[in-house]
Amino acid sequence: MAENKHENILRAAQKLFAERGYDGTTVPMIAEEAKVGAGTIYRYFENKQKLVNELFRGSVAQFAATLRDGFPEHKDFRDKFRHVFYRLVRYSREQPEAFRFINATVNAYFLDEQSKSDFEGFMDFIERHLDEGKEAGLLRDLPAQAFIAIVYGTIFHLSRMFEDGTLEPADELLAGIEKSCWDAVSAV
Amino acid sequence: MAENKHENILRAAQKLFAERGYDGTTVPMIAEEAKVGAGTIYRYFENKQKLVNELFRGSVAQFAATLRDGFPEHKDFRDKFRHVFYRLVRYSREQPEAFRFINATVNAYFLDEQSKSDFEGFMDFIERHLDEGKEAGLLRDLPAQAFIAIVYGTIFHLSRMFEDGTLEPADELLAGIEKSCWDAVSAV
Amino acid sequence: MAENKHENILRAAQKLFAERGYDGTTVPMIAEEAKVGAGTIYRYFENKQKLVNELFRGSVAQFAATLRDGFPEHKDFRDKFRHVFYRLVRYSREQPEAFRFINATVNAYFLDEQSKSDFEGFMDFIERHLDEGKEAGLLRDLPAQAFIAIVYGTIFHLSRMFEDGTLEPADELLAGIEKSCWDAVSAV
Amino acid sequence: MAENKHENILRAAQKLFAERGYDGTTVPMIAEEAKVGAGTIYRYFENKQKLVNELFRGSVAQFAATLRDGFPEHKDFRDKFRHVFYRLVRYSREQPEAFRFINATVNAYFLDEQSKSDFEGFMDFIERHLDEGKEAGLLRDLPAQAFIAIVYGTIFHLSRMFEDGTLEPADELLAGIEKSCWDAVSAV
DNA sequence: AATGAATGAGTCTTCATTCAT
DNA sequence: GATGAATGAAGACTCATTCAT
Repeated sequence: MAENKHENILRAAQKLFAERGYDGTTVPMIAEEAKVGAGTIYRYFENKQKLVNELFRGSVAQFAATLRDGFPEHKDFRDKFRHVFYRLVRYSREQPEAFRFINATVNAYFLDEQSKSDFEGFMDFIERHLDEGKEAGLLRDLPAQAFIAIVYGTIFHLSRMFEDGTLEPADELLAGIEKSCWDAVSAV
Repeated sequence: MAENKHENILRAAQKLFAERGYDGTTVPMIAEEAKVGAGTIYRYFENKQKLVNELFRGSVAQFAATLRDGFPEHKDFRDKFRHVFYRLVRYSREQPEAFRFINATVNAYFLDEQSKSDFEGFMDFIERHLDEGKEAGLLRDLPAQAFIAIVYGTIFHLSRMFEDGTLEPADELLAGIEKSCWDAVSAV
Repeated sequence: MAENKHENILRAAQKLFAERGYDGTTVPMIAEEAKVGAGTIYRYFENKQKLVNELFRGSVAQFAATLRDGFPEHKDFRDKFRHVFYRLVRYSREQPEAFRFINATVNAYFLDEQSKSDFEGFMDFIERHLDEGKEAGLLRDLPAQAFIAIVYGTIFHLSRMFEDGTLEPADELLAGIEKSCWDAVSAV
Repeated sequence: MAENKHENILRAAQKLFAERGYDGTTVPMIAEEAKVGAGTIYRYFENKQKLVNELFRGSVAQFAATLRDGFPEHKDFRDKFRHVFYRLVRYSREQPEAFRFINATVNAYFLDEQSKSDFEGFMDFIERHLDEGKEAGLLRDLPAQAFIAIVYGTIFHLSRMFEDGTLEPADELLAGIEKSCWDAVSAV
């Protein structure tokens, strides 16, 4: 049983941070969830804050990879938009705890500079993609940030609903919402 | 200066909870921010959890009142939508800490049943309003929850950007986003 | 009962540090000895290291005061020597824990700069006094440090013996040892 | 390199105990200093306390051997005194860590009975030697313990000064101090 | 009513010791 | 024999809560 304790600890922490927040989660809670001794956590992470930052950066990197993977670089903008939308949704559904954790943690006081700049880099990717569409005259005359608010904000809220069962994810529903988002941002 | 300590404590707690979260905020921090003794807080609130719940319900009630106030009951649906959109935005801008606090707290493990059901009641108000529009055939064939995700999610993200200065709130911008949201939900 | 907790904590800490050393003494031990809650210690001292340093400086100051008090400024050197000798002995006997604590702590890794320089200042007082005797040709041609080793070293060891009962302090004995020390340092 | 790990561990422990004290030194610190795995220490010593006691007894034995070695059994008392004095100084200078460790540990709470009695036996050797001089009428009318305080105390303090550079050891200086000590104890 | 000193349960973190490799 | 990863008991320190003033 080649257990990867480092990984187990991160997973356990992610779950608990998503559920209870950073300060509401104790190290022994993480240890129990990860099925390791409390002291073991300190073999892998200098302290709780380093742990949460490493977890954050890892989650953001994974998130970014999900978006970039299979990006239709040479298709038209409509396809790119659809790709990003569905990948965001996919990540929020496949890694609901990671997604929730990232969003709850973005502005947290315990994030270090590295973590903050990693996340900004990720957001820049989305922003650049939207700017491209704007330059092509396909999007409305609004700042890229506004598009992010619409698309990312929508998906963020959607994922909450999927998680607590308020809404059932279904292909048709997602297609409808994707269409809504596109209509919200595309030039008339 | 007949200060209202009860009110001061709630305001101080809201500010700190919005900044650092519930568990990251200590009772002495709240006391200092409210300029009262730590013991005084326990004259007004049974304990920290009762305090956060009372604060949550008060914030939600105020939020709901903001939406209901001046609601154009007898105008057409487009006006009602516009009213809700702008009131949401207004609340998020006038009470950014309350708005941030509510959103960060909605699914928190320390909320009691009363608080959860109060918030649901509030969401129901928005949902009923949207259902009305759906029945009138003005909205797309999507569940009301999807519309909430789009409108509320967008505004939530927007308010984050306004708060951290990523985006400047301007009438024109808000009008554009309101239009986007309407286009996202209205039947084609 | 106007308890002085600050004082009680220092006294308790001194006793335990003298018996078990700094690292061998736990904060709860100090709390129990001082009959206060463990948390109370942190109302009075920032942390354990600040506590030990404050205690050290206080002990050194008291020690220095004992020496300086009644110093026969205008008598001859032999009287001054006798005064210092007896005051060193008196302090070591009246405050055996303080004396032992000071000597065990002088070179400790946890002493801060302030504490170190305070102790040096104290030693300088003794050194200056000895230099005076040397200049007057009353002492042998040895560095003042050597005299300190002889006098202070002797008294330090003596106090250990008084403490553990190996030797009974008696006026006659002390007079004999004082004579020995004088003979050890005085010019022939 | 058939290293003697047992020896290496003791040496490492001695160095660290001398610098930081028993409780301020961790087993992993010793392991690192001794260049062995932490677990290896437990192959050679039952636990940390057994280790420190074994080290103490070894150091005392070595110290005693240094004194006894070359003892001028058949010379006169003055020569014997000189021998003991110089051997004490030599040991303190050649094994400063051992010397410091012994002196810091003599009254420690973690010493077991065996260690305490070993040390007493060592002190008895010095005491007997002094008693002999007393019976011969060469020493003052003071208890042997007082002589020990003077001689041992002086050398102990001296070694501290040599270690921290306050005083430079030089043959002339040592000769002067030996003379001082002899004058302090010898009958007038 | 208001305070803040006092408390001890509960945090994060360390470290003596064990044990699988 | 040797190692160092793993552990959990224990240490330093914090904080929600109480209570004498």
